[in-house]
Amino acid sequence: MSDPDQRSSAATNTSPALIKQSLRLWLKMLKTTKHVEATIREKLRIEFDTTLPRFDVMAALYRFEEGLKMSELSSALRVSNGNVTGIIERLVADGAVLRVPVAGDKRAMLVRLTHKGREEFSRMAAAHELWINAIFGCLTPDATARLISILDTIEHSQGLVTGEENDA
Amino acid sequence: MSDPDQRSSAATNTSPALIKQSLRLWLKMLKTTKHVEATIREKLRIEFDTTLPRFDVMAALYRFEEGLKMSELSSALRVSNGNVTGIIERLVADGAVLRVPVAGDKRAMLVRLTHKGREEFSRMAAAHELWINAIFGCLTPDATARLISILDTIEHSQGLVTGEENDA
DNA sequence: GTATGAAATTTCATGCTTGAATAATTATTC
DNA sequence: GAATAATTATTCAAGCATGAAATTTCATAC
Repeated sequence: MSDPDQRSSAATNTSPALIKQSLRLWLKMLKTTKHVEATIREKLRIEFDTTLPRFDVMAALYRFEEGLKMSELSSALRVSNGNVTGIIERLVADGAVLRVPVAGDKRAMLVRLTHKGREEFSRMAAAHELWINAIFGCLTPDATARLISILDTIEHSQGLVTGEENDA
Repeated sequence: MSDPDQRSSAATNTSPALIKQSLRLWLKMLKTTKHVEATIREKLRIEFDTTLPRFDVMAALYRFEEGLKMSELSSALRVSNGNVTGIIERLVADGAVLRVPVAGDKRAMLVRLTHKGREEFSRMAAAHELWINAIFGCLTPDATARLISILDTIEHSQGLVTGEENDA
């Protein structure tokens, strides 16, 4: 508990001016994030002929070398079940991902990167780091840390409680 | 030039630790933004049976009472031309939007909210403000202002130059 | 062992989003 | 004023994303 800038209670401001400021912040946040995201998408498309969803799936599978079940994957990425099915289908078709049945459970499927998939992602991740650094490197370590801290506060705001929260 | 926390040059950090920190910030930013966005989407769906893209389009049209051309709309929302066509089609079908030809230019179409559309959006906007405030109200005005400032720095970072930049 | 419910995945309908191609109109240049 | 270029909007194919329904398999209770 050492955040002098952030209220510990979930008190809701009601002053019109503060509400407008919150709205302004949200629009700014959305704009900036989408701007960065669009840049990354474009670079992935131009330089690697791939998409952000594919990149995200591969990143998760890269991390879990032993593979993930479809349901684990969708909950790790916080997307719907049916969504992952389609993305994996295309990755399998491209030889980047392998599906293996789970011993002892005929329902489940284990999904993992192929050797080709791992190598591809490795190259993409390296480039990705550079892109991100080119964008966020303009901030001082201090500003970066503070931003992370504020974002954390927002994320745990009472306005965002949904029931299930889990970090990988 | 009064941002002691933000570098004025576009120097790119190359230290591995700083790169990792930038990456961490980006992932956090993405996660928080998507979390908020998902909350808004769900509320729009449950309480107003509508979607965020529709809300965004209506917000733009609400602001420009006299109406907007399709191209103005898509550039205001920073989405593709073809995208807006589909959303407007559905809004017209629902009686929330009206299309009127532009005098003197047979190519262009002026799009504006109907009376029903204005009233609908008015109610949604009021609720939207409350939702946003419930989420971001946990920040002090100072933290909010600083966050906006840092986001601004990111947005104008050299890593994000795309060619055309324009604010409404 | 059979019924019942839970879990894992896929399928489906709908809508969003993009970039590219097309079509129609307007503006410019020779 | 005819050829050329630019603007405006739609159409199209592909992929992403959701929530709901359907399917298969597993676990539990009886």
